[in-house]
Amino acid sequence: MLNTPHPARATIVDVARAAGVSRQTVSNAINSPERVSPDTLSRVLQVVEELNYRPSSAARTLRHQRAGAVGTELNAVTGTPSDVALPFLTALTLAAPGHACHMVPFASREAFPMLSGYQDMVRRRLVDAFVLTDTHPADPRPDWLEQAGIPYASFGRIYDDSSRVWWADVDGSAGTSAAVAHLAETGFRTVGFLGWPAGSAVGDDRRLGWLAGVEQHGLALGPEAAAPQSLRQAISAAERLLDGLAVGDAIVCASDVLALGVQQAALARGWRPGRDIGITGFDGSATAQLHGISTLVQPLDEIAEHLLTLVHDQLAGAPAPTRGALFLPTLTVGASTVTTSTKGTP
Amino acid sequence: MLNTPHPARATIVDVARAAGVSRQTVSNAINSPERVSPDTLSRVLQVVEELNYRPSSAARTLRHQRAGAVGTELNAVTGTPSDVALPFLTALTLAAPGHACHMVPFASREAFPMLSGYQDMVRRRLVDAFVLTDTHPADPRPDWLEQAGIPYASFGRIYDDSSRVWWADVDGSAGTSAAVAHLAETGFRTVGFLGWPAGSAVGDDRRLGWLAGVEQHGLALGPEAAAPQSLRQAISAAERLLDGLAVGDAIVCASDVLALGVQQAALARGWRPGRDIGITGFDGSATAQLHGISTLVQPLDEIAEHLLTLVHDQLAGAPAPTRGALFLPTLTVGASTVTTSTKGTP
DNA sequence: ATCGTTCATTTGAACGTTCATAATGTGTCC
DNA sequence: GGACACATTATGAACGTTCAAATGAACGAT
Repeated sequence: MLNTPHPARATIVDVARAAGVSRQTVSNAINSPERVSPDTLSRVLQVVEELNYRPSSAARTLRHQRAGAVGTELNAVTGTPSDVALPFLTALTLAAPGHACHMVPFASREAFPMLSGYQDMVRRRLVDAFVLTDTHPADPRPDWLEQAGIPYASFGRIYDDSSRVWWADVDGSAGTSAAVAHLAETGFRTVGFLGWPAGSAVGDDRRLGWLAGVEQHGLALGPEAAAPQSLRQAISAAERLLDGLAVGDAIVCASDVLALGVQQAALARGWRPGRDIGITGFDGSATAQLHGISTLVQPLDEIAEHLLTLVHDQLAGAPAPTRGALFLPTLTVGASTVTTSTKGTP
Repeated sequence: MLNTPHPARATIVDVARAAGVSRQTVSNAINSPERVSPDTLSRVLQVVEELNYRPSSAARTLRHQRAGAVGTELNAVTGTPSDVALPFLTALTLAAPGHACHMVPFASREAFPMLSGYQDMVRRRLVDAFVLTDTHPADPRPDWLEQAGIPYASFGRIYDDSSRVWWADVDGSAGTSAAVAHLAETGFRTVGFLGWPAGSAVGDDRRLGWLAGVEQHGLALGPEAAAPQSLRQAISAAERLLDGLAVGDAIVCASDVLALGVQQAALARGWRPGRDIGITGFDGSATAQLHGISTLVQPLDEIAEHLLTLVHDQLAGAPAPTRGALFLPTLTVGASTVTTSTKGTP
């Protein structure tokens, strides 16, 4: 970027001169209007509008020693980015102005996550804090950030240490449990599960919700299977699963891609999703929407809002919360669980 | 965001003191090393490393009257965001540091695009320029930005006025033409087309490439159909199209979602994609990747790089190019065009 | 020895804002 | 009428950086 100046825009002294007051009065009119008398206030604000004045964020930053910006890393390494990455970034971007800040994305082709990227942003004082995504066990970032005294909030729980509380996450088991409830209402009596290979905290959580839901609603426990987050492997796992099920049964899935696999496998054997087999996914991704799969939509707006509140609290020196925050996903019904005929209620 | 200060970090005077030189010498050591004698240079740089010093971007911005940031609007209105929006933003974010800047996303739930958002960023001097996406005929943004003297570059051509040249786009006809070439090589002899309803500049362009490709390679012109960017409608359009085709023929599509529709319709009648019917999509989206559809991948890195160069040139006062820039997509072969048997070459 | 030249380095000022504090005006109470 | 509280507005300084201009040192040429 070049170093030649902009076309001049109004500064606070221009406004002050035009309104016949001092710098500080203009500043007060904008930042603490109660301090300035009603008539000067209106006069100043009118000039502000006329000259289209807004305080320079750079000058503010320099004065306050606050960037008014939150960094967030984009995953530029994995070929297939997460389905919710963009909606989540959008939610953050929308929530940011309400917290008097803006988002600054950064990324690296080398690795994800990339500690040096965080370091760089901090040293140049481009951001005050970070929002983390894709945190995993043994993630170095929370450690490093706390060591450096840099506020952060994570979308997704932080595993290593339960004393880490600056996070918000989706309540996975409540989600799958709600999916089972919906299937029960819709008339499905046997519910299986397609999850990820055991050991992933998120996946195990979602599986528990399925178990609990089936028990709670007095349904029959269908078979379960696992596959990684790949359509091909989801399809073959689904085929095995369908062998153990009959028309009129349902499958709860730990992700939308897995659910898509079930849908494709069902279609391949002539079962109509929603009618012959109930399918629910998880994440509310564009994929689910595209294929008409009922899915658990993550409340990304609420989560983004909460995460920015968390970093704000840290910047304000507020005490840490006692635990991370869980948010309930909401079921969006698609064709994959629609009732088009009465199912086997005795 | 709050107004209490950061944990103190080293400033240029700290470095100067520690190195026993003046502010300006440190500044020179960083910005124009050739101006400072070799031994002081190394001494200063060593202290810079020890203290982990980096110039404050806010102070730089204030001094240079340059934000060193480029704004870009995220579409928060349409339910289904574009498949390439995130990869494109990632490409921009990766390219930005090479242009000594960073990206600042913004969005609004009200409308897309939202002029007041651009206005606000400019008034607060948060960004120097914008990268536009989803430009459409009668888009108010290019007009407004040029009027205001604000540099911009658009991903996607600007329609109204051929004197508008600050854009880069994908060469759609070259892309579909390359897809036809690939189908010809793979052994398909008849190639149909599934596009969008006539009238969209992008769609019409891609259709022309299909026509040209078929002619150039001496293939038989298959039937064509059109559907909007919706899976359901793509499937029904594809069904009609398949009625007019036989096993061993192929369909070039104007988008990945359309191609997905063809794939689903083909599967529904027992035709194996790639073997019984060739299918190509367009955009290189995650959808295509997920479903193994051959697609024309947009060179997003190149385009992002070029767009940032365009805004840089404008900031530098460089003369406008004579026309917008077109970039060639590259075909990624998936299962939907794979050769698993010899096809009807006589 | 003096003067100009060149190179390395330093000093003063400015970018636009807000904090801390000072100055001014207005009214109230005794 | 003077003192005091209070509300309103104004002034100086500082945030960290870089530009423009000034200083000082070294060196040849006269």
